[in-house]
Amino acid sequence: MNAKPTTPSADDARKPRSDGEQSRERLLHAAMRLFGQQGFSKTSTREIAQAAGANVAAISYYFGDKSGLYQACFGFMCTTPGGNVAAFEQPHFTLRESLQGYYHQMLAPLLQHEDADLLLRLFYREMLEPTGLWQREIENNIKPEHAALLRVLCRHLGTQEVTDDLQRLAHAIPSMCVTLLIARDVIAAVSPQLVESPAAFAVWAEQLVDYAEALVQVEKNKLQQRTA
Amino acid sequence: MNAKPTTPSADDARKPRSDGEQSRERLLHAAMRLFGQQGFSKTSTREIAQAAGANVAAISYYFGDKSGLYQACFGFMCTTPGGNVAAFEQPHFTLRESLQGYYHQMLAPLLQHEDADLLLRLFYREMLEPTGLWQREIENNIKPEHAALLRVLCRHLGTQEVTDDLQRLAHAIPSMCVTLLIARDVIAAVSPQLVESPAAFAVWAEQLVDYAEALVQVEKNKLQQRTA
DNA sequence: TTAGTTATATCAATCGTTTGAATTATGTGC
DNA sequence: GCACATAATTCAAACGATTGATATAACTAA
Repeated sequence: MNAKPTTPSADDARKPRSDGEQSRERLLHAAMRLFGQQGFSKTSTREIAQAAGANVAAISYYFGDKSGLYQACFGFMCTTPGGNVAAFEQPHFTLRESLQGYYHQMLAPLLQHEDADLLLRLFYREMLEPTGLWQREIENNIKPEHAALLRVLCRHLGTQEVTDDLQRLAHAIPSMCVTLLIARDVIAAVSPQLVESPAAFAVWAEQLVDYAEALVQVEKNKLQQRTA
Repeated sequence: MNAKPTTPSADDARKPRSDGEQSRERLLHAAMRLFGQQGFSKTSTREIAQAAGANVAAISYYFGDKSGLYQACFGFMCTTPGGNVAAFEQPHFTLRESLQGYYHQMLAPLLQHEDADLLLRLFYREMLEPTGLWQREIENNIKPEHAALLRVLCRHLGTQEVTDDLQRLAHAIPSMCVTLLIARDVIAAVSPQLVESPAAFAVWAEQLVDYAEALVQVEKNKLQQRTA
């Protein structure tokens, strides 16, 4: 009762039962789905337990409390902390290659997992209802990615000075992709064919690369105009 | 008990008490703030009443129930249903003028109201936790705006065929602005100076117009390349 | 009075969490 | 291989707190 084996792996001499992890994973998956579908507050612990085919008490047993289960869900998709940067920041990459890597890395979960949209909803919901996890995500992932993108842009723009214009560019580039993830419902309602198949997202990625290239070109022209 | 004057203004012959409307407005304002700050579920009717300096029963008296109060909040900012289109779709507008009008109209509430960010949070929260109001909002406002933007783009691109590429363009243009509204916290955490003052948003608008123009140019080039 | 408005008190329902016993798998001595 | 002890897990039930809603009565202005 006192022991809450959130990770019952190596701290005890006795081996945990094999069927325990199954309930844990079922709970995690069900919670991920329900939290993603209807949010944190509107999802009750009983609903999660029932969907997972487990008992309500199993939640506090494996995750401490409802909040702990939510954090476990949130941490489930934050698997690659800094590995994403490598997808687009390489010394030999052309600008286009970097942009391709950037968008592919952002859209990747959408093509892999089946419940990717739920994960993304869960992810971006944190933006509106910050529970602290989001601030940590900003520090650990978003800030490094932003800085890396800035470095890439500086290199191809031939400048070292990070102006506000450049900062805005580094925000505008992911923004086109972020909206594709967040406001997928809106796009689906207005233009269903644009988001209905995995192949459709590949087309998006390609077009966004064209767009991002154009945005960089705008700043390049600005810089040349200033030095002239 | 039977009479629920959700709008006790002009439908009754008897004049209402002068302090009645005050309670209604205080409730509406307090609810708007609290719903925006912490969402629907996490905000209790007692909390709203206390913040408004009113009584709990006044909520059911004026708005029927908590949901009615929420709908009243949501409808408070959807004041101009189709008037937004006129801000950017004018026959004599150049492309740049249309884009300027488009972004200004999107960023306008951010410069006017003091609680604009709360309204926006309330607005975009609906995106993640759809209660039906959002679907109506899509039908009434977003779809017409999207269609109008498509018409403007078609005119300046000299085409009549609405391709998927064009659809994506019409989504990418607002996306840069939407992220500025939704993910304001993220931008504030990474680059605070970009969102800390109202003047900063004016600079954003200008730069986004440049960017949107560049995106349109990309599609223009594509079209010319196809016809050639 | 009469209708509009507010305050008090309370309802049933649901919430997250905990309890303690029952159940099951695992390790150990034989 | 077998029986026992022990830890790991599951379960039904219940707890206290809070929720939205309302019935009722008191109060206020016309």
